[in-house]
Amino acid sequence: MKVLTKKTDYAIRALLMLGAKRGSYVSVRSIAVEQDMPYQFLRGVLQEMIRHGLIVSKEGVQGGFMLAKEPDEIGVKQLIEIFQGTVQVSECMFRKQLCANRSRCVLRHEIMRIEQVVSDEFEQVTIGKLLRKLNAASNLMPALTDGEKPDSTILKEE
Amino acid sequence: MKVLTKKTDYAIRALLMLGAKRGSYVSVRSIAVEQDMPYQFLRGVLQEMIRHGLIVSKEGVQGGFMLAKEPDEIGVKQLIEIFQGTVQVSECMFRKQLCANRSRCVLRHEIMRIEQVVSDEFEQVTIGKLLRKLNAASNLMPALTDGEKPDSTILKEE
DNA sequence: CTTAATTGATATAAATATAGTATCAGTTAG
DNA sequence: CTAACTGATACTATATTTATATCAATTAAG
Ligand code: FES
Ligand code: FES
Repeated sequence: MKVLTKKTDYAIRALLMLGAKRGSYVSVRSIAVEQDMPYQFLRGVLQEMIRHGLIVSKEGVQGGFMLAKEPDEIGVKQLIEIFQGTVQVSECMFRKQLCANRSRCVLRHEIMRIEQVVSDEFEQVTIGKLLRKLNAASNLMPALTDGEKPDSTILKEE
Repeated sequence: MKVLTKKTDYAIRALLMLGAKRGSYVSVRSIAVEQDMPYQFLRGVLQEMIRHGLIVSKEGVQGGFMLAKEPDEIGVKQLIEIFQGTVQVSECMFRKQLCANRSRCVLRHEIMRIEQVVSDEFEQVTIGKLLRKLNAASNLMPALTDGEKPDSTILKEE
């Protein structure tokens, strides 16, 4: 069971890079290269985030993307919703005769409770939070802060 | 974002029926008809549960399936794992240069924490628990307890 | 004022996962 | 013997995810 799809995964990572380089425009190409993500695919992801007002862009040479909100205002929950749709544990499980009285259905109740827990959990995780954790351990994540490229041997290149 | 697939959904509902009729063998056909699930597909789901020791079967006329464990011992988490694979929020997000030191990676840490929360949440929900809730509200779920068949017109037969 | 580096927009294809169907052989109660 | 069952497995269809490809518009820099 995979909770985050590539789009969400890429979105988070791209946002972390934008967060690490706040104030300047960062090109898709540079993100794609540094994080080893497919260029065109990533572009689509970023454009989607523009539509949702998470980032802004500037066209042309020296153009790129920049955060449009505070990192703490961007939660993973929102990203999941953008790229994977609303968190829903299941549709109505007993959609036939059993669901005559949906609003009081106990199964539905249990399901919605879990949905809430999962949802809350993801909401707490913001780009800001992740950035702070990264900074606190920046020695482990060099590529987000400078251009160093250690250990490129594990890589499968595209 | 859909957390439960059809297989898991069907599995839960089938187990609830087996739980409601404990002690006797219940045929796939009767479950499929009563719950409006595709017959052959459901068979596959039940066979998978046999392989995992959740239920037992008896062949031939009057055959069918029966729970092999206490309802409280069957958690939705296990069902998810059987039909959708282990709960994993994401693979290693930064599989390139950033992950030189995986064991201490803060992102990975955060990810695994959420995995645990989600996982725990589903583990708590057992077939037994759901059954008790159903019994407490059995008036809302007639088909699980008796043979009533209201509203059979919506059915698409195979 | 041309060029190369960029984003905007959109169409399409490839890969994978999910959902559903079909069939044949073996078992068993009646 | 037969009809109601499961065991096993191969197959098809649909949906979703992932990735690529193009062309137009914008802009900094020489
Ligand atoms: S699961 Fe549909 S109302 Fe109960
Ligand atoms: S996400 Fe891979 S080790 Fe950090």
